[in-house]
Amino acid sequence: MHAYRTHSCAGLTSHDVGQTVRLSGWVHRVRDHGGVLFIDLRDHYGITQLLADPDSPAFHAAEAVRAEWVIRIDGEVKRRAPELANPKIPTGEIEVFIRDLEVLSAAAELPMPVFGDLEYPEETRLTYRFLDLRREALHNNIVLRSKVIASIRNRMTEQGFAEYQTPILTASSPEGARDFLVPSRLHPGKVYALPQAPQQFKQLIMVAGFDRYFQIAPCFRDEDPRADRSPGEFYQLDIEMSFVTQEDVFQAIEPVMRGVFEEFAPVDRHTGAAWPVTADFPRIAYRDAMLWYGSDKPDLRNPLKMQIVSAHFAGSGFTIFASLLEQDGHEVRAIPAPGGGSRAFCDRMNAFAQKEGLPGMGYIFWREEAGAIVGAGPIAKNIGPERTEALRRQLGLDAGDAAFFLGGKPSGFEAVAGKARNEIGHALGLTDEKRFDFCWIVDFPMFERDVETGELDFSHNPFSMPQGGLAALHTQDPLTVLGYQYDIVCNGVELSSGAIRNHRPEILYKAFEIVGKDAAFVDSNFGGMVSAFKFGAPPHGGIAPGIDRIVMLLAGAENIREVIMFPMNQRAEDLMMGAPSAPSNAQMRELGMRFLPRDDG
RNA sequence: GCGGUUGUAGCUCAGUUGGUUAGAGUGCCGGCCUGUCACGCCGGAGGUCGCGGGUUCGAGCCCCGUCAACCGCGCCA
Repeated sequence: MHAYRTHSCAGLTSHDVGQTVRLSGWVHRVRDHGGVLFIDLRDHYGITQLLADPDSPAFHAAEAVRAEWVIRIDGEVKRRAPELANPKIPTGEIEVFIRDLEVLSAAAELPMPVFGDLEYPEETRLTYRFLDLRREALHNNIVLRSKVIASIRNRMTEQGFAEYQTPILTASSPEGARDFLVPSRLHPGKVYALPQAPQQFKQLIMVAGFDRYFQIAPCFRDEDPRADRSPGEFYQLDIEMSFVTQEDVFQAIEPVMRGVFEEFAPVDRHTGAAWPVTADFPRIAYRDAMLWYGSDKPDLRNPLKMQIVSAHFAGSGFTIFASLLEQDGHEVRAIPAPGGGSRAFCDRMNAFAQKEGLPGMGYIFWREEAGAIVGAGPIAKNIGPERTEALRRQLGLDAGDAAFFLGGKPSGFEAVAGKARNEIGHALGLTDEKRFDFCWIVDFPMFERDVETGELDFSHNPFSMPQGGLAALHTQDPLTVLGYQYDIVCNGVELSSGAIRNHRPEILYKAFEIVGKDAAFVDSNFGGMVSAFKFGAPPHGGIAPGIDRIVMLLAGAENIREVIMFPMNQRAEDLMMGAPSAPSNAQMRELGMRFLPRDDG
């Protein structure tokens, strides 16, 4: 017999009744009735109920065990009487009568119980991560993550991609974040950087002729975290392809993403159906996304679309908007709210806008009066029934519906409008939560003007190919130049950006020139890649969806720590391992380093 | 760096208008219990109310400061 087990704690069924078996695992729960006691024994695979009574030579040993002790037992599989079966667990038809029990490892009083599904503070959970990981919800998330990654690898390989590793100790890559630096012992005074992404390497892999690359790639960025952004490190499904257009990239990635999401979609407990996944990912221009959804990562589960309604307010009796519209570049946009046609709801949304820092959000709501549909509220009163009716017709609304209005420079209210759209969708039950709605956001502008300095800068990745190529950079107003740059978005979560790369040195130099960086700057910062482009670079492009965010969506997790085995806390500390920590004097001497007091201003 | 929320028993939390000895559940320790599966019953131990200062006859509660955790902004694909 095996030293520890003949079966797992999920492995026994009524077919095994009468067998003598050996099990090992953690004591999940003890129920001691004096003359008979039950132990729920747990391992990675499941839970089996053990029992002992005074007839068992192991009875006294069984009375002594406590939660989370690790034990090995030998015993006999017994069928439970039908009225004693537990339908909640797969092994609920049997139990194991303990004949021998060995304590493999005792456990002290727990700082955090494993049994039960209470919420515990992050600090406790992170300090005792190994206990938290024993708990069912987190354990399942991590298993899901493993399966998702395995599935992605298979799907990528099936699509003709091959996985290649890129260096971890490297030089800074052309992303915009702060680098983690690693001092070099062999080169005192010099440092390596951990990759923010394998960006330059994957492009070099294309120049080297490998055609289709992917990697489950660790990425490092020294920036402050968010609930959906891990401090310091995270994983991307890094992808790059040669001889492709933007559409080719979409065609390659869509089946992988759709396939993974369909494979691991949660199942609706009421209907028994898996959450549906977008069949064909819509392509939405950046400008349209901002207009319709107030965001470049729209949640398309929400059907609401905003519209421009300036014409109805120009010269109207609603003087706030009428005078706004006399200024250049100002607009009035409407968020339709089907079913939101009550004073209470409109006031609530107005309060929401004020909480978000706007002076307020005007509204009209429509109701039926004497067989006619009549607009109500202060705006309707000011602009009169004709304009109110024209608005209703444009927005396709009816009695019982409402619309909210925001005016000014779109850049000033778009973000709040987007939040209000989300809020309205949820509050009115218009957003169907139980699905995965994907889209591509395309046609991002190459350049933007910095609001503070007034200078031009890249709005996204500087290594994207401008639409129209070199000619566009020479002839167009830079602010009108679009890039072959795209995002993939699911349920309002930006999973990734990607781009067709700028593989032509002369276009690259020109793009940098527009933001005031000369050729010497390009050569000294991105020399490895640019010089490679001078020796025959294929047109190429790619994308890098975040693994952690994919798993978050599939697991329904609100926080990225729920899908990472050993995450750091919000201050980028590992409470369990005690990282970061002070280096020893010997280490510092070897590196020729000394810490100076930091001037934090 | 800034803003918000939180901090009371090992753990999860309650604690009234500032008023006697700070409570509950759970866990832990002891006792009872032969069919539980969140077992049940009886008893016990367990507290620097995050920390420091202040106001007050009196502070878990009010004020000031500070520390920590989380969430958000800045930052960041």
